[in-house]
Amino acid sequence: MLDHITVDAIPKGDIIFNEGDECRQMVFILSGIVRVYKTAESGREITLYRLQAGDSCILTASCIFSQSHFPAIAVAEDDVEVAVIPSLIFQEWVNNYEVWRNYIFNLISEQFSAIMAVLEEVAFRRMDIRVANLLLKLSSEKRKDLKIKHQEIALELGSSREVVSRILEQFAYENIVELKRGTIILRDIDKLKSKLTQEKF
Amino acid sequence: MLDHITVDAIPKGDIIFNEGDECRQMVFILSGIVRVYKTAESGREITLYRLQAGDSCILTASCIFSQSHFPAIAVAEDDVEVAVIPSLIFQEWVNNYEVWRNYIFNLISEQFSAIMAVLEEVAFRRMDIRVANLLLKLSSEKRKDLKIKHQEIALELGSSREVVSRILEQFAYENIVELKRGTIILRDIDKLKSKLTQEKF
DNA sequence: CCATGTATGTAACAAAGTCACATAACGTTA
DNA sequence: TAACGTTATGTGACTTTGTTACATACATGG
Repeated sequence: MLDHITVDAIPKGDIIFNEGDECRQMVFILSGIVRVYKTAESGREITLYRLQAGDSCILTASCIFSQSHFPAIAVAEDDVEVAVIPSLIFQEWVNNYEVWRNYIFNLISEQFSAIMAVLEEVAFRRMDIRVANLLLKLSSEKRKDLKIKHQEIALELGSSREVVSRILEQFAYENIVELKRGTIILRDIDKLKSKLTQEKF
Repeated sequence: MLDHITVDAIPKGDIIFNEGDECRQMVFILSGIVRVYKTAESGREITLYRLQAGDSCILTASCIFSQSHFPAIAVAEDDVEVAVIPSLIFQEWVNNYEVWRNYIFNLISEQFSAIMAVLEEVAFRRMDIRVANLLLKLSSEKRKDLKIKHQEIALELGSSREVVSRILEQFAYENIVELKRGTIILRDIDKLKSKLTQEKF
């Protein structure tokens, strides 16, 4: 089996798959983070999901099995190490080994539900709630100061920088956060959490 | 094989799978149309895709393979006939027969790309363009009068009735359509098509 | 300390979503 | 066919989101 596997190092920022690519090979993440996202001509972007060690991109698999084109962009967010398998070999393995099938089917449903969650958010949720939600996801017990730019939040959520700035400004006014250049300090996590369940205003 | 298959008739309007359902069985459409969509608490809805004869819902399959819950609603848009297969049998077949696997993988990538297209639209496209697009999809060579309500368009696209009415009113003002109660008559298909490529206004 | 890039702020406007109704078309029954 | 209730569509005021075109403030290397 190992004969067919190549290990490859991808530097931070490199594009692994681009919109419209044919997928000649299946890629498994060994280390690092890969962000899979969609872009608009306007320059807006929206993140679909992230892949990490042990993951593999189901869009690639789907693209291999149906000989269609990759419908998004996958970029190395850190330096990334991947195991690469030619698509024919991969297809053979999936055909012959149940372990592989289970692995793939699990990935499918995980990433499917991630995309569904994004879709639901974009279609139905208000932007301030989505920003609040993202800030909470990024926060941890220890670190309350998030090193992130307004622009990055906008690209994550499929919105624009001005909108995100406006919302953060409002959060700052409500003493929920404190804004510094390149940093958002969370001052009142509970108030931030309460945003999530707000029906209206 | 046929021992395990049951044929079932589902009357128009019945819900086949509901949000959160466990999927104990795989369902194959024999006739009729099934609409798969998401809802918000606000009452807004958005259609993900439709299934017809020969199709099967990949959300169901994904839900079976990962023992998760059905993340949308599937409703019979007409009277629908389905073949029903218990999920364990289905899993066994997919495991043992390559034909089944190919069938499933093809469904996966088709429906994946359908959902991706919806996501892209919702995230990035303007509403008037999406309405124009829908009208064009619904039109055919012969019939230029579409029997559809503004509300139905809104539920299709994940918007609200007022927004759709406003846009249609604008289209009517531009002599692209003529509006009757329950009907939209397409008067200028070319002008409608030109909307699709409009950058701004 | 200055220059330059880059992150953020601002203001005005357009597009989209919400709310609370008003009106108008249709079908049914009297 | 007149009156009625039902349902589709219209309206206006207001909020939220996205866009454009800037202005300002901060940070860093020279």
